[in-house]
Amino acid sequence: MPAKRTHTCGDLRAVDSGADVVLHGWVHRRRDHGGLIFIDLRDRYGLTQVTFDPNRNPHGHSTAEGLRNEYVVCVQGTVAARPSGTTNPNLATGDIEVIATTVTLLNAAKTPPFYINDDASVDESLRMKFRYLDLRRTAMREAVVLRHRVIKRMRDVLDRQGFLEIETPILTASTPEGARDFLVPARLHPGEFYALPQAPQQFKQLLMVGGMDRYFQVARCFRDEDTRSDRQPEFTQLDLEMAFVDEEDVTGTIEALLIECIEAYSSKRIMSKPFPRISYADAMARYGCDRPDLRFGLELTNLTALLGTSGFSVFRGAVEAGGIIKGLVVPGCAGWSRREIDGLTELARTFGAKGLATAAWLPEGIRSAFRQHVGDEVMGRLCDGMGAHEGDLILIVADREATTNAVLHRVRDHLGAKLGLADPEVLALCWVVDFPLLEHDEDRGVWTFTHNPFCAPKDADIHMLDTNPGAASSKQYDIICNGFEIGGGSVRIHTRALQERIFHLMGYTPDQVQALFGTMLDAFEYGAPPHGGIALGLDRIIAILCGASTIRDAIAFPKNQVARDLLMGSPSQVTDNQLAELSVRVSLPISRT
RNA sequence: GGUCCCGUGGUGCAGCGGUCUAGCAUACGUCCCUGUCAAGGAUGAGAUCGCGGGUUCGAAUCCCGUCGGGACCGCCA
Repeated sequence: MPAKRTHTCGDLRAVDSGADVVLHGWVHRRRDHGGLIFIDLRDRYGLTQVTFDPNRNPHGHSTAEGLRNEYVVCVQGTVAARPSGTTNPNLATGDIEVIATTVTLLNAAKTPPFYINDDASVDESLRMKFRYLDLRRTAMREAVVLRHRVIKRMRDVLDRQGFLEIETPILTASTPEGARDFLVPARLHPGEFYALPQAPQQFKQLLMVGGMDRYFQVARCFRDEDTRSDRQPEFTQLDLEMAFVDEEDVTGTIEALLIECIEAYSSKRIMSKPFPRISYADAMARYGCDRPDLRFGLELTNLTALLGTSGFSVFRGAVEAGGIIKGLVVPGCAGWSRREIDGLTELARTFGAKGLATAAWLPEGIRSAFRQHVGDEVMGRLCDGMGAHEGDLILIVADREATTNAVLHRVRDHLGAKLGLADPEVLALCWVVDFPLLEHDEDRGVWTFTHNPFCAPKDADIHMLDTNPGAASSKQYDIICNGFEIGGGSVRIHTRALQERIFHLMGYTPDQVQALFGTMLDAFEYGAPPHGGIALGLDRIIAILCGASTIRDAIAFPKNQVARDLLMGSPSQVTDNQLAELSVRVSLPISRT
């Protein structure tokens, strides 16, 4: 048995000089001078230089000659201050080294398939396949540690405030609407299935009815939809619900929680505290989306009135078809090449625009394809109205309202990154509020919820449910950080009558409502307290805090873009016996020829 | 379901119709070297360019298909 570890590789300092220590770890790097050999020994706490001198310790030196990267060793030795001039200020332990007296090889290692002692980029599928090696690298280790610390702090903060952490089932019932469910066949009940929870929504509301008036959970959620760089089939939420509260109680709790966690564990600067509150309508008007990146301006201007009756058929046609015209000013970019403009136009097309109208304010005047159609007088008012100056580039989209907003939103985000306006060291957190409660589903001819069906309408708007449901606002709030939705919640409906009215608007029959939501509606009849809550996307929050471009870098064992786990090889086929036990028969789609 | 990008020694890149008998860096092997910390020096091995088909006198390079990976649209209460 090798000696017990006395210190980690991040512990030792000059004051420890003279101490006999035992370190365990991986060989991070070996520098062999023929005589002296230096080993940087690594564990998750840091690096410590171990020195092997052939004159003082011939046996240890010869062992060290055989060491290679990623070998696992136990080193016994004496801490010594490094000779002057040989300290390493880049290393926390750089003032000392361990003079080895005994080194024991605990395990050899094959040459790794990619660099572990280097931050160079590596093909992600290779990292996934060897995730246990990737986790040894600095970026993943720091993300995993940060994730632990943030979640730990969240638990502590909530515990201090009287919240109870309560687990809810992973095997539960399929719920309609929302995302596609992951299903689990129920062996004991052939032909029936559990569903994995998309969120613990109904459970947490039932906990409120059950008197657990402050609940939270670090909850795994499952949604069987296509992945994105910020979406995984399974992901983690900080799920939370409170009784006897209004919107301010929930948002205030979360705001304090986030500020504490960010300021404790991130060097990034929060742009403004308290977090600004922006109405949904305002966000759509100024940024074209309900999750604006507030780190930079480039705000949108509505040009429908100015250009809608102009002589330019593209503008007039869009407005006559019920659409809108909006634009934004790109400061100092009038000189952009045709190629750069084409790139933007291509981007706009990706999001459904037919084109992008541009006007470049050059020293010799305004160069624009539509200038002659709208006239110089309108052109002047356009520049004034948008606050443009000489040297600026104006971008305009005329289309259906949804398309115009979507396109300009993406163009704006693209420009924010391209022009370096989106400071990666800044966290622009904000709340988006005053969402519409319902939106009309054109295909099915019914109203559908914008957030979830349990979200309460604003008290003042309840009377509109019968007359003009689309105008009613809800008690929903989303929290946005740098253009990412990192959480959302609402004050809920807590009476059967109001909840039934909402379901009725959504086109459910009373029988359907009872079958799908009967449990919760019944519960509401037994003294349900007013309540509200929120869920934070922890993976996204961690990814933002560690500067990762995908949440996969914030998850120890993520799935790839087609929802495969390249490490464990899931999903995978199962045996006929397993299927038979579950009363499941596989019927593969007919493959294309 | 769709669009786009990528696929060259272990890793990261270059090459984009003949000069490629495929280049560079690093890793790896061997040797030298007592204060390095991305140690240094010498030397060696290692890829028929994801796969299949086509165009061409000639393909890593062009085209089509396919597989794998990624970004996005749809989807994601």
